[in-house]
Amino acid sequence: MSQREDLLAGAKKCLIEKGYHRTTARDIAAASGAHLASIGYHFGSKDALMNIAALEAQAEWGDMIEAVVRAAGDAGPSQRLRIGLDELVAALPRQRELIVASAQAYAQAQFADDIRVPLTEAAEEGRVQLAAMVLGAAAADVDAGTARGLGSVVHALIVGLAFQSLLDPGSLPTGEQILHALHTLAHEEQND
Amino acid sequence: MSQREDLLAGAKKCLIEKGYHRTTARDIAAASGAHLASIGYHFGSKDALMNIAALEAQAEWGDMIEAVVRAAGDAGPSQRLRIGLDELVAALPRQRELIVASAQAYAQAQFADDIRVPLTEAAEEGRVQLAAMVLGAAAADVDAGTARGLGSVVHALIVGLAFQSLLDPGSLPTGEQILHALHTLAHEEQND
DNA sequence: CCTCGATTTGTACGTACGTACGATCGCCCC
DNA sequence: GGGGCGATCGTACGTACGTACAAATCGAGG
Repeated sequence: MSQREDLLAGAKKCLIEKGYHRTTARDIAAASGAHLASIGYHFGSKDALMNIAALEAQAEWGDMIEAVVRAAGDAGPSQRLRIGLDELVAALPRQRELIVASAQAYAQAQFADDIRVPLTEAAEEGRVQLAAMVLGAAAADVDAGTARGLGSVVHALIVGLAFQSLLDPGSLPTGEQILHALHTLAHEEQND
Repeated sequence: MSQREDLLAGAKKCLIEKGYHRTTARDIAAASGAHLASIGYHFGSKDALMNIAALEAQAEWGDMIEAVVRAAGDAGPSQRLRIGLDELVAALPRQRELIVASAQAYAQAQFADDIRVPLTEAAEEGRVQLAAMVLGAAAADVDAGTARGLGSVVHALIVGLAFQSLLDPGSLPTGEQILHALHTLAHEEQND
């Protein structure tokens, strides 16, 4: 394994264990087994390395979410949303480390274009893909309004629940509770 | 205004403009007009001050959300959810600064008990209140399952949309699009 | 086997940070 | 009006940070 990859892995580890700015260049060197000075050689600066590490970790989380949702889509048609929600909620505590890293990425995105721009693009693509997967359609077939509405809602729900899982995983709702809540909201207009 | 309050205000300003760890004790002193050494006197340490500032900013955001949702609840019964969603989405870009501060709070919560514990409690109370407001009921009358389900879903939706607004406010869905997405999700089980 | 470029290593420099501490101030109460 | 106490101020100390740079090492190509 090249020292460059070691550094990236070490930076991700530190990002999760210490957070973005608590991590020092010497922490990364120690966590990766690489030499302190190789950070500058391979990435130019410690911040550049941390930004790349944060983005990669966020992308990894996105991939895991996509895999969970896609797997649920293969289930029987009548219960797939319920199953998807159950598996999604169950997956969040397991993804804790990547969610922590993603939270760091979101927080730093406001101050570093290196993070904000790619993160914005990744989020947009994620919304389109999620909308497509929920509808069981190809991403290209999803019209813009649906992508914005359905994709945003599903994406927001996942991000929001993920952050809730960071604070208090025990208070996460079950898939059934989420589904019931969605029904309540959808029918709220007519109810009263 | 006491120097203590000045420091808190300056710390919030820095939290929004520079982020948690990019903010130095000297930044806070400059932003608040207070003296560098008064941080230690009033708060013990710079981190303690920043933690309190992050929590207060997060609480302010929670109050603004509560006000928006509560105001929408006073609208006519048949359209109140739609109106609430429209106003919620419209409010997010205006709340940008507080959302940035909240993102910092979430990111730091993983590494500082001072933040995580109160933030967890605030989030839980927020979920209960949101569930109650959506149902138009008193918070005490909401049973635990509903609070967990409906409260978590509404809270997650708001948090997720808020983070989306940080990255790309222009891509936020309208209230109508959100409502349509909720219908799609609620009926997904029966649809195919 | 030698060379040359790419990488890795060792180290040291300058800096900017958080905080401690003593001096000073301002105000209230005796 | 003076003594005492909480608040403010000025400053300096120690430290740990990021990075630059020269030396050392490695590895492939001639």
